[in-house]
Amino acid sequence: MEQVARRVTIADVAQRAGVSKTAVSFAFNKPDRLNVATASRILGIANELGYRPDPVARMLTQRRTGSIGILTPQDLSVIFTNPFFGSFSAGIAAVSEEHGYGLHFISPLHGSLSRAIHRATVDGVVAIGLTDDHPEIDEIRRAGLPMVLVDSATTGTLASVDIDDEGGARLAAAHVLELGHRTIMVLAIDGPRAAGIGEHGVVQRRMRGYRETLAEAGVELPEASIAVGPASIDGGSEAFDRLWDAGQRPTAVLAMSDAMAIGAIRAIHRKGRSVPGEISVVGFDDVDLAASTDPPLTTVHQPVRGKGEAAVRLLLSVMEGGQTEPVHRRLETRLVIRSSTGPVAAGIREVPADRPTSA
Amino acid sequence: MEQVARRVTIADVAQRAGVSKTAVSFAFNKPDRLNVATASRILGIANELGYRPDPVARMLTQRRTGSIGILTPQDLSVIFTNPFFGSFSAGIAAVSEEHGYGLHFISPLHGSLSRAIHRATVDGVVAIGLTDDHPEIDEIRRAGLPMVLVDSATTGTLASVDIDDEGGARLAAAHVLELGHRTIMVLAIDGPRAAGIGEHGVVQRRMRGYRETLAEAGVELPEASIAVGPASIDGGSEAFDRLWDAGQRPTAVLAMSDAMAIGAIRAIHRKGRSVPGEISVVGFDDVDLAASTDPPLTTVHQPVRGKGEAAVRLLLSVMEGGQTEPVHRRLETRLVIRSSTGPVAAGIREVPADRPTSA
DNA sequence: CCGGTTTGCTAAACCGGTTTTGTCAGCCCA
DNA sequence: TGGGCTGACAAAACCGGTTTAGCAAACCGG
Repeated sequence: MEQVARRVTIADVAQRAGVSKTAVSFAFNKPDRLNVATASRILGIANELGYRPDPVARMLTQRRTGSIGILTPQDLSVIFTNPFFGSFSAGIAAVSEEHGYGLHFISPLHGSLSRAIHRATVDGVVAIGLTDDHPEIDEIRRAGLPMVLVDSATTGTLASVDIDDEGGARLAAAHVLELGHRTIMVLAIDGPRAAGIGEHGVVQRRMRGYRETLAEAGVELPEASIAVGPASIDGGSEAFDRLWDAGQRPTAVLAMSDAMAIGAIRAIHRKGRSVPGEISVVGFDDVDLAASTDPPLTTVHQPVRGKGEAAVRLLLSVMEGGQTEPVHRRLETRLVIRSSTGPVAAGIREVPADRPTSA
Repeated sequence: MEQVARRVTIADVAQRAGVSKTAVSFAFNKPDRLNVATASRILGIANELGYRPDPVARMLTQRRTGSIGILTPQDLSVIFTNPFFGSFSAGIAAVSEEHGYGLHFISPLHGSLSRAIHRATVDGVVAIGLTDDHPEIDEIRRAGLPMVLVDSATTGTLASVDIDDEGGARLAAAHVLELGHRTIMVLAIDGPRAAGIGEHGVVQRRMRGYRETLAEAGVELPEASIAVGPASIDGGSEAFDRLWDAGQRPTAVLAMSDAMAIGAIRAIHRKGRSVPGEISVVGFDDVDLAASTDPPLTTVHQPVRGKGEAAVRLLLSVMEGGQTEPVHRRLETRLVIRSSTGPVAAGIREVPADRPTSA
């Protein structure tokens, strides 16, 4: 075994075969431009030497990397624990793979998203959960990198894929309303930046859906009954506990993600309460496992995987330069009623919305 | 807006600033080697022109990509639907991000893993579920790429991280045995290649654990009561259904992944049977959601996230050249008993193991 | 047998950076 | 006053490929 084992380069092969670098390159990429005997001799020697063209050098000359980036404003270590992201990634992966692209995840590098973006070697990016007012979006745009926005605030100039967040939230709120609930808690998703995700994000749209639907039924949603946390099981538990410990006693909780809903259910169980007997819970996303939770989760369905697929398809089309007007796709949501919601318990029904019950 | 907007290069900046490329490069990387006034003037112009060093060119000269690869022998679109993978990736991401590395997923490109490997621009790779006899391992080794194997057959020459698969499986089997079960079904994970995953993979180790523990109790595990399928919810459902439709009537099923276990529970419920009343189910992995399923899943816990973290730490150490003997780490497993398992129903207890019950 | 085309291959330029080496002016000190 | 240093920058080589331009020999029709 050699000690340092310097990578064998195209020049090594060329020299060993007694030909030029060009010939070696041709042997690999345009074999028809070479005498068939020469070509196979070169290939033989290359193989014998264990030569593999350096992908980086290749990228440089061809001006394409063969991979697409998934951009998230949050650390991957938190994002990956959300089952939603699994399905979404699966959708992205499915059509990327089909078209021969690899997947590169781009997340804040030591806190800086823009640093991460500039280090990333991708042909295009799908950005998830980035609001349009994020400064990094401009950086990408200036870098001329094809991009599509998912779940963000589509103010227009970039292609985007979204779902009907507000409509979905309305369905969720209407559902608990119909079951007689009047004391309602909302578990909102923590934005990438602690305070203020901007006015147009997913969170805002869903919140508006909840709030307006409740308002139309004369039910107020005081700030004190809204908690914010990361979109994970623990995040949901903690958010619920925070509100509970502050004296909130809702009969229904509307969670902005299934993970949070599941966390809330766990927290509720730990308090010795039952779902949906004492407290109803509705989620958002309808992840694969939502049908198998205890109890099976009533939730707003969105085509998570389809969203990933649509995003990549869109991205590919802008990468291929059909540089027409930016396309905006909006996918539908619907309510899936399972067993985590039920009618208000009789004794609680008449409690006014603004006074927490004490049992 | 410019039409073609050619990328602005270091030469453009140099020319515009009336300096050499070297100066521009220094301004970015070694500012102390320049007169402070010159440096800031260059930076100013660079910024004004919207110049960003091309990461690919940078990679080429520095011989490092700044990202690590996750190699899977299966398509990402299937891998990502396994909640196990989410936690595992989160672990990988956590320590990668901490050390400033990006994440690149490498999966079979149009069916060829080795093609994918050669296109990948990474400084090192953690390979999950690759058995040591996989030919691509040799390719990587020959390419001189640092690598650590996770959940594979560690025959030795590469660093590896594994768990005590056999021990975990023994715990699962012993548990159902103790509950009185004698008619047992196994749901095994489908390997990357349809037939024959080699003799040493995860599947084999777990199978051995099941089989030997049962054998020690005098219980046989006929081939007819083993089904193989992808490690997903649907995969579990289908595998169970296949066996059921073939007349198998187990009182307990041992699944090699939580996803499959959940799928099996779904299938069982669809047949109108109860878990654990009529059939007990034990999973493997203990994913985040296992505590929240209906019913909460009895399963073999493994430190999924910790496995990812350990893998990257190991990888970093071999990347940094501490080229000592390959390290092999083995993480522990333990049984977590929740509510998907229970004692055999009275009427069934005496049925011999090799004759399927009929109700 | 001659001009034009094709075949098979090479030299050199290029991709966009980094790094090594070199140049030149100013300064210090004997 | 001149030799050695140092500071500030430039020129050129280099990373490892691809691609363009070109050249010599073989071929080819008339």
